[in-house]
Amino acid sequence: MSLVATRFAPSPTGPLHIGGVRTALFNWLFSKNKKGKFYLRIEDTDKERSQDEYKDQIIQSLRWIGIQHDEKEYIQSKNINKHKEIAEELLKKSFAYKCYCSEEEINEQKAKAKKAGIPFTYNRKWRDPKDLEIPKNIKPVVRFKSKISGNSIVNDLVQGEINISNSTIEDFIVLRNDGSPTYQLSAVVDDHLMNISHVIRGDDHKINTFKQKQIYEAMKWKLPEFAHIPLIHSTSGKKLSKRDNASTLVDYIKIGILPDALRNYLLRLGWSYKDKEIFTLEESIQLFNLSGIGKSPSKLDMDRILSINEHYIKNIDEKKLYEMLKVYSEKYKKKIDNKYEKNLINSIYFLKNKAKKLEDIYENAQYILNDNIQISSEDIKLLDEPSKIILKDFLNEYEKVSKKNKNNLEKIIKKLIDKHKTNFKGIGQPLRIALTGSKFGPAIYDILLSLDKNEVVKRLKIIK
RNA sequence: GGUCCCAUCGUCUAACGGUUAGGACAGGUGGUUUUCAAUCACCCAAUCGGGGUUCGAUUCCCCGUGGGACCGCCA
Repeated sequence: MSLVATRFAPSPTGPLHIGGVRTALFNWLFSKNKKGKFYLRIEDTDKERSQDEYKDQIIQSLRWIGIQHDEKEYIQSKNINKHKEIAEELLKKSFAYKCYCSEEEINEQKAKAKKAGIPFTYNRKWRDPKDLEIPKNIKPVVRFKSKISGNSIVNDLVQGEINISNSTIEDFIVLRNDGSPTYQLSAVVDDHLMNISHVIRGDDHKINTFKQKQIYEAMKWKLPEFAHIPLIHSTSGKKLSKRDNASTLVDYIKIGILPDALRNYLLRLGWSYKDKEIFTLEESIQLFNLSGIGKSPSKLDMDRILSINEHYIKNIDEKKLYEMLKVYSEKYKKKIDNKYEKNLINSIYFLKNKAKKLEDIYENAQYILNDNIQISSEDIKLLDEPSKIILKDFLNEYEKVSKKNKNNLEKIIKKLIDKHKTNFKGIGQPLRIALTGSKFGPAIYDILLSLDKNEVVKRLKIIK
């Protein structure tokens, strides 16, 4: 069996789309499963819209989620001369022809077709130019001579057999009037040159396959296998658009989704393996296959993403989780001050239990990360006179404690419960408000142990 | 409009002719708990409609309905 090689071929015209991430993931998993290669090809032949910064961003994004491409990334624009050569060859072998229709002429035809309510297809005017005079002022485009009759079949590894009437494929352009190659040509030439064995891409490319197949056949090149994966839809069921605010990878990174969690979620979106929900990286490589991919589009579900993320937050190594939080905070929130680092590290074990995303940990840790805590006017009312007396008593006992540990703290609280004829809540509630500024939060002992002694004293003394 | 594709709980999906149609997320109820969570137990919830084929259809075929993709000198 020949080597499996897949590629991810985004155009660097914007931040990486979440659907693109999944396409990349599937390509990567498939090739790794087959012990093959995975390449990254930047399709930057649209000079107007392509930007270098996006190229770098794409590479970084893939790296973030754990996808590493083999070799150096291919830059499509660097291969343009080769694409042109192939176009010349197609021309020479009369698989293609020059079309001298002006843009105006084509637009006119389009308008006419629209008016008549029929679909526009180029009328193949220059396919047989024997009675036509070549206009001098028009630079021609090169069109591929598509098959006119019969049917074409593609055996798609996901979609199954797709049968299409050749008459519906127009004579598509392979070279623009400035001599530059179009996507249909460039993609085929590059895939061939890169020895791509499996083209795994979005459903939206399905019809292109029938154009591209004809180029392969004309050049007598070996056709790769095709697998068109269903698109991801927004919650509303429409194609995911940039306006959906959860359409690009960074949208997820900035709320604190973990790479493994997103990888796991994306893997299970449109693909399944029995009843299994959680896949380690190794498992996903081992178990991934094309036959597990469903045929219908799937909707993005933030609840599920959060739920998987929560799972990873709870199960990941705490040191790693802290490192991620640190990077996350600096990039999207506020850099964690060195002086709080130790207390934060020691608190991760309980902070992570209340979090679905890094953002939650960050927010719940605010009482550790700020010396000046704010108590809302609502909560300050809960600190009534009896509560304040309890707090004062607690402070007295607390200051006497030589060693800050749970055991000693328990003793104090028990003593106060007896003395004030109250329950744990009667002491815990005011303490929590005084120390964190909120009536919701971590367990009392956790809070007490997560702050330095002088800080606890300071916060309690403020309450008058 | 034309071409192509798709259709199981609200969502992601399992069941590749025989299951009380399973799991997960979300939702609900209760237990546990110093708050909020978390956690545990239980519950609710689906085969788009109509015809066939078959002893038997979620599964195969046809029609309808619904949804989607494509129809650029973008990729």
